Amino acid sequence: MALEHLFQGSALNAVDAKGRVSIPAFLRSVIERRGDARTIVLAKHEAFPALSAYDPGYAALKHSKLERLLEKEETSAQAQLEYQQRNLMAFAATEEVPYDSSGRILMPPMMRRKGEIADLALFLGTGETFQIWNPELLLADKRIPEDLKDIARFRLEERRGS
Amino acid sequence: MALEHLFQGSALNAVDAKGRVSIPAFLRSVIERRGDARTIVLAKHEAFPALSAYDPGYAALKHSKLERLLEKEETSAQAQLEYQQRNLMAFAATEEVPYDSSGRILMPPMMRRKGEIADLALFLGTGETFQIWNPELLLADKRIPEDLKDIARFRLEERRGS
DNA sequence: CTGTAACCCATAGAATCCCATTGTATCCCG
DNA sequence: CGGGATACAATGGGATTCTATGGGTTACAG
Repeated sequence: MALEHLFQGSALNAVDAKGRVSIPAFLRSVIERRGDARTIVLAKHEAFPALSAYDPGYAALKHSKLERLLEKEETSAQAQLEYQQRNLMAFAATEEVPYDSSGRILMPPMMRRKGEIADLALFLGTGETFQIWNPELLLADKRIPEDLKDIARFRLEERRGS
Repeated sequence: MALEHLFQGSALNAVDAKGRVSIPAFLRSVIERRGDARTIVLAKHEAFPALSAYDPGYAALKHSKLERLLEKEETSAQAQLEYQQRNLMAFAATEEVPYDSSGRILMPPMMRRKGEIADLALFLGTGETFQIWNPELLLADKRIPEDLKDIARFRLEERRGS
């Protein structure tokens, strides 16, 4: 898999009283260059206390990969079960949300809880996908490189300053 | 097989006194984008104590998938038998039900029994199809990943809370 | 008749759209 | 190169639409 357009950059946006968040324009432009959807898929990140996000086309790609894997394997009961489990996680545990003409999504309450997102959302491009963090949790995570935390701190100051 | 529109997300809806259930709008939109039917096909899930559901067009696809699976195996008596069994489940043991203008189906009594659906129906998108669970049975099933159970618990709380 | 299914209507709450504001980045032209 | 004009991004608030759900009424079959 070699995607042409990659997510990169960072931004810190507010979650308003209705639960709306603007998806940074530079991430939206990648989504719209990858396909013509104005939609993002949200999932709990597998390792971090954050959300993972991508365009719907990427989800389909992931899915067809799983399918091929299954057809290749022997169809043992064990393989079947693992397939079912992965499929459930990949689709039931994710939500697809459209963004409106002003580039905002309504953060689904479940995802907001899973990602522990409060009133600020830190967007981090990571190539094929991007992440959405509660900035405080990122700063508190020992696994995060200091240089990245500096970026988070900068975004926080930047916002306070204005 | 590469379906364009995939079922994803989760929702917990009530089964009312008449046996009616709303199919979540985000699942209906996939059905209607795949074809122009306002109908779903219900079947007992092959592995879980739940129902499997999809649009009528998908049934044909499922059939060819089974065929291919059979051709791949040597046609041992065992494989033949499994094929016959699955084919019966896939076609004889299904019901096609239309949903009305408000997006509700009347859950057929047999399916309700087969899926052990009580007064709450948990909808789980799984890509090509979606599943309908009694949430309590999902929580009790050892094969279901804990992260997915969290989602079921969240949906239950969400409903109680409001 | 009588129970059941299809249809119609009503409603509360949530999601979505629309418009307005503000700050910032970009452009353009002298 | 400077500085004003312009376009766009992020955000707030109100109005509108949609969703899920309950209840009633009619159509129909056994």
